[in-house]
Amino acid sequence: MTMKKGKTKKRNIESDSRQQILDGALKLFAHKGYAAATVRDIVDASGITAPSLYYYFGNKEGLYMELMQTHCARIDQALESHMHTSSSAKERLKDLVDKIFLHVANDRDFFRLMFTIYYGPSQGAPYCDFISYHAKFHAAIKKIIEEGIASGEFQPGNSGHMTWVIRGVVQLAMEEQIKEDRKIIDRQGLQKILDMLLDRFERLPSVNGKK
Amino acid sequence: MTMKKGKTKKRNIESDSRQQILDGALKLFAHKGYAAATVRDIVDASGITAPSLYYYFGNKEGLYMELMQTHCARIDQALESHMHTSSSAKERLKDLVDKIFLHVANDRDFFRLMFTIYYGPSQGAPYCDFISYHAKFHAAIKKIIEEGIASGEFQPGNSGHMTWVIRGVVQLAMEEQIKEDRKIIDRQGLQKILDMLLDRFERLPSVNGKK
DNA sequence: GTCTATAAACTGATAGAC
DNA sequence: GTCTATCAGTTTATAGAC
Repeated sequence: MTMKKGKTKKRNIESDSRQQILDGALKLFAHKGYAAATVRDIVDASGITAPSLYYYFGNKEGLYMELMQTHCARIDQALESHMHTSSSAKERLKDLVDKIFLHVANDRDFFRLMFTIYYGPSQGAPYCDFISYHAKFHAAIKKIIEEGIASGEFQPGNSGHMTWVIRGVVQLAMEEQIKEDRKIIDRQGLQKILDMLLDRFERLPSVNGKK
Repeated sequence: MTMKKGKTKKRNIESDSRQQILDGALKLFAHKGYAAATVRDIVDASGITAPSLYYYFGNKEGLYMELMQTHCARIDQALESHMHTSSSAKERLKDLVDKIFLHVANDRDFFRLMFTIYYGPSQGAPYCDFISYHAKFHAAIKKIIEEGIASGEFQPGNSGHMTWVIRGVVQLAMEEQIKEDRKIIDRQGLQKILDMLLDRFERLPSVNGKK
């Protein structure tokens, strides 16, 4: 309250206590779960004490909500700013998927947390709406597929079903990426699988294909 | 200890307290998470008191582990006892997937819990090895695909990639099935998507296909 | 086996000094 | 802003009567 954004006195440079709490909390929420990650855990991991956490975020829920809002905004950004090139539907699909996958790989802890709360138990965490992001991603894929069908690039067919197939592959790749132990499938692997799959969707297979 | 399996005296028939605890616990673990579902929650939902829970299961972890072991054994059973018919690879794949999907749909709470602990935070729950089930399912799919390629039913190609695609669709269908709100994709829907997908894998498309 | 009563540890949260 | 000290409520778990 007294000073606004001057240099910190004692803390080692550039690392706001605030940010340290956010970092430690995300890691712990993602690996132990919202309920199992206690404020004690968080403040110990962040190298500060409980009152600082409550000073910045009000309570545990406030801390959680701020984490969600920050990272959700980044998803929005990534989903908005895709596709400027006017290449083939196949390339646009691969580009979109790659962008999202990279995003997940670079923010694994958040997506781990998001996925488990979206698909699983609430863990006592305050409600946070994730449906729109899944819907946006689904819609973006479907749109490209329908454009590909309209242009003759893809065989005619049920675009909804095709969308589910694409989303399925991506979902599985994301979830394997999110797991802490072994990442069975990586960025290139996912692209190769998409190549194979989209080749099967193309109009005249194995004529100009490179396979 | 005194009597072994005689009729219960006071409890309403056929509902062992033990089983009621298991039922209530699974529901709560699946919807609130292991850590957030307290012993109090469980005993309240089961209509018994805490000491009975500890009498039967030792502690919260023991209760959880027994739940896991029981339901995991059922997965084993389902995975072992598939495929007796010697029909086409496509039909065998659809049959396997249908069997598993039905299994998930009939034991939603358990799979909800299993999936989120496998892919997400531990929630403070004792470790339970789920990898083998995922591996078995993956291997079973891959085996059928390779047989289909060998017999000429499927186009030659990377069986590993094809397996990932199948698993992706199934994974997404399962997870949507597990969510409590809207089940977007059902049993028939999954089968239709598999039809579309496997048609694309077949050797000569659109000749004898039923579209 | 099932209960009442209660212990012992933990959890989210705050008061108040600096 | 950050700390020490601490509280009130909760959570896991048990002792002991019936």
